[in-house]
Amino acid sequence: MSRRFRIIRRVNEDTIWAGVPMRAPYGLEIIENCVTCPHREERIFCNLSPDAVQDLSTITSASAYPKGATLFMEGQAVRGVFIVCNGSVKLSTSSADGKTLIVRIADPGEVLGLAATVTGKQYELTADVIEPAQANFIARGDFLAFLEKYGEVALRVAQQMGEIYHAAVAEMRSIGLSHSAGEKLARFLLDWCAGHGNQKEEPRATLTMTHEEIAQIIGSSRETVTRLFTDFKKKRYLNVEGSALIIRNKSALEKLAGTAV
Amino acid sequence: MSRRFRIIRRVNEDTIWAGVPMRAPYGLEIIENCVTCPHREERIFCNLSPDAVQDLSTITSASAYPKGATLFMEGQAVRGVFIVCNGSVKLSTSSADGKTLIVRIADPGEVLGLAATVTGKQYELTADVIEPAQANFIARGDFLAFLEKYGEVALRVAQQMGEIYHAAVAEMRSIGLSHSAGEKLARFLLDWCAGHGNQKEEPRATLTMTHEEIAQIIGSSRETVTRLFTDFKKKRYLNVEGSALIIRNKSALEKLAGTAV
DNA sequence: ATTCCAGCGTGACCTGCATCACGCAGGAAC
DNA sequence: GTTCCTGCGTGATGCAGGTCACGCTGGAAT
Repeated sequence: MSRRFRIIRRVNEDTIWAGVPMRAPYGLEIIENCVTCPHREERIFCNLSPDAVQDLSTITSASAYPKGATLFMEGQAVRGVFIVCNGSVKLSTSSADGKTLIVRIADPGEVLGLAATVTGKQYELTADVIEPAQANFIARGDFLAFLEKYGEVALRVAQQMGEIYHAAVAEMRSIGLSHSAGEKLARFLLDWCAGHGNQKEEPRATLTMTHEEIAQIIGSSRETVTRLFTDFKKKRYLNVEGSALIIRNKSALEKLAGTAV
Repeated sequence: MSRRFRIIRRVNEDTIWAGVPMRAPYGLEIIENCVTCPHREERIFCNLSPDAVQDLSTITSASAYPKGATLFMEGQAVRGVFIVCNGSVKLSTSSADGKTLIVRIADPGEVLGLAATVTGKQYELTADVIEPAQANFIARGDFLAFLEKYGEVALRVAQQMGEIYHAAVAEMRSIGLSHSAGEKLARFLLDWCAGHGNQKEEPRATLTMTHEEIAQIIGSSRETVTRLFTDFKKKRYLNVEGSALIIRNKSALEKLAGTAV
């Protein structure tokens, strides 16, 4: 089991993996190509005309990445886009002194490195795999040629970038306009349950992140997140059972988040 | 001079102007249409194939807006895009309690409302004119049809959205990762001079914003900005002469901003 | 001249949260 | 078993900066 990956560089004590690592199965559903992908219909970028999908499959190269792998790093010269087939990928940026801000968590169907690829700049974020993922890589040149050939795709790209921008603005609002860390945490938890769990009276979702990561998302410190969690539990706003998060008093959290009417 | 504009709504004591107000000159260079626009070559969206520009001119409607006018508001149903020909427009978002965060200042050549228009969501920001501006409006339906017809334009749109996203990420970094207000102000001033002034040893630029607005950009309070300015002046980092800002110790500011090597 | 108001300058106060500093538990490696 | 190491819980401390409060100034309106 040793030396499965080639370690190309060490930064900040974290291991960075080569761009195109192994293709070994990781106990996850393997998607051979986009034509036969079972999720094709429901995903914004996979659901294209048959011609386009066929063409697409000739320029993509699929790979599987283990937890902890890095697809690309902030500041690297752009190589191309990664289409996430499954798993989940964390997109973050960090300052010189090691502080990290997680911008968003990408779910299956999203295209990473889009902004950098179309503008030709460096990657503006770092993409780390947090749940074992499969992703299709498309080199910048191929991708741009593909866009030129299929105008419909360029429109899709613009749409997806619109979504991403929308999310970014929401994030800025949350970080920039809130008064307290509690407000931000409440908002984050509600958002998370809205996107990753059921929507009953008492929303429930699995939360695999560490307190540290949550802190990096809401722009706070690990200790503060821990304290807030115990506080919320004490006030019976929520329960944590293993990795399951149950919101027991949604309206109280909404009031804290400033979302309530 | 009264009743030049139709007041359609009052929000937060500010006057909101109708979407397509008067066409009176405001002492600024009037741009009749994109075909004859003197800046056509240098601007990302104006510089298209002759056919496209011709088509474009049939669906755009030009208007001039006075200082204080609002092109669109956060949460409004999307109507279409505004191409800024000259002047400058402030894009902001605000919370329920009145706090405002200025996301960016749009300069001539930029297309506003792009993300909302391609995704079909609501406008995610509010656009206020801060320097008398001319802008071309294109209704959403026309714009999307135009994009479908000219694949090249869709690519341009994607590119511009890439730029905007890039800027948004930079803004998030600045707000989310910095430790002090001084750090953010220093970064803002350096950025501003880089984009709006000469680049000599002692960068100099005109800064027309109030302390309040700067506070809203860097996510701080008016008093803090004032205090920091006096502090910076005292330390001889900069000078303010009227609306002119002169940076006298660039490296000190860079060190503060964490930009220095 | 007078009024008005937006924008700036400054002092006083006080609180939220970052930071440091530990201890503890559970899993992995050997 | 022992040794690590990661992630969580919690106390003590300090201070940056938000907030309130007030005064001053210069320009616009009348």
